[in-house]
Amino acid sequence: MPRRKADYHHGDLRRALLAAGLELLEQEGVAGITTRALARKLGVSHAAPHRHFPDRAALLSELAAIAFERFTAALRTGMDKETRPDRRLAQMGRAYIRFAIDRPAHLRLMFNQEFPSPPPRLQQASQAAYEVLEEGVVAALGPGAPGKRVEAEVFGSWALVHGAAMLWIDGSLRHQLPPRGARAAFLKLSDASIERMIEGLPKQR
Amino acid sequence: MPRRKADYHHGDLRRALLAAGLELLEQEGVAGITTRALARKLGVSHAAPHRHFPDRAALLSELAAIAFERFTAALRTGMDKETRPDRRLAQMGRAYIRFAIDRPAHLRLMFNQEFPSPPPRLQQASQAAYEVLEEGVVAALGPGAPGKRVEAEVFGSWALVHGAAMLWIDGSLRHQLPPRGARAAFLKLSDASIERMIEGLPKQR
DNA sequence: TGTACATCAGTGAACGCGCGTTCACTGATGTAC
DNA sequence: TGTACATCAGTGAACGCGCGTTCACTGATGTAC
Repeated sequence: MPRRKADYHHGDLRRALLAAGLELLEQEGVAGITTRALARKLGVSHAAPHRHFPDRAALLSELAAIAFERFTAALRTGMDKETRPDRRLAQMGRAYIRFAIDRPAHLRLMFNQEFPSPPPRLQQASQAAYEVLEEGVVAALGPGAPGKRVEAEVFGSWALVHGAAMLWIDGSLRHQLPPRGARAAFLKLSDASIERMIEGLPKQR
Repeated sequence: MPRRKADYHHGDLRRALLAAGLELLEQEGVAGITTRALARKLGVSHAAPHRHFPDRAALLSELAAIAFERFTAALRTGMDKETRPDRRLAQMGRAYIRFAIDRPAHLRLMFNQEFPSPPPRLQQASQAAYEVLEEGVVAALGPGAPGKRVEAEVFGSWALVHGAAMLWIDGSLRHQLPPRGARAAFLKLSDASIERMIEGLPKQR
């Protein structure tokens, strides 16, 4: 039987750290993720995490990569509810918004963090998310669309859903939405904006 | 002559703290604004700031309020370059983007910060910014527009410019823009998106 | 005009906090013979 | 199969860091008489 590192002491501390980190992320925010807090949460000495991550930044960027991977998966799952390219793009936008509502701190970690030189996995994960978005717009525009047009539409749709998501996460809409049913009102507004955006695309049959 | 508190020792430490805070904000980011750092910057003991602000949160929220006031002024200045309501709205959007480029940390402090119970000045300042945006959209839509329509258009245009601004600030466009002239390319894309948004509004003469 | 007093902005020492990181160590597990 | 050894995940004490905050104080300024 091949030797499995996972079987040494804790079992699989590295994996446990990442899982606990993603939980703690949504509970306490990015700043709440400290190597010591994670060690406490897992009942392990506070120096133990350093066996698996050289420093806190390495841990955070690994978490960000996983967050991006979850995000990309959510976008794909959303898209796959439909078959027509323009409807697929709309569903991707809806999935973007819903991910932001469900996992706000994930989005914050992904976008709002400074990673001076992101490790390959993070760079790849964020690039993959972008490519899903881009492919969705390209498909909705159809094969004839010129590159400049594609670029502009990718930018515009990304900015729209990202802005809506961020305004929600940051609570900036707090005073503009009804206190009861804020979430529902927000979803309605977002969905309507997405539909308007889709309508603005050139028709292609 | 009326007694002026400003003339005691430092001169006007409260005002100086706010001014230094806004400078430090753009140099070091929100996390860099500590009472001790500000005291060092002003050549004053590290306990001195507490004479003017009960705690760090009070200082930060005051800075956020000033940031919002600058932001509102920038939006107004942008708008006032034009007279036609739809052009005024476009200029406001452009001003939003340019403010984000010029003072990214201001925007981060304004939107990205948690103020559990914002003091009146901050609440008023952020509300004022929103009202400028809302008025701009209302004017561009014309007097006949129903409330629901107005609400949807305010949301959509805010989300669009805010999203573009945030993507830029967070560096998320780094890999999608040319390394040379990224700023110019970003402005071009933003401006085009704003024009598309304006074109989507119902015509009114 | 001069003096005694009150005010209060700024001082500097001190406290406790949680953090990241290092280090020699321990002991459980896997491996070689 | 059994024993000696190597590996290395996790330990726990320790270090230094900057931070916010408190406190009795000092001394410059303004005010009252």
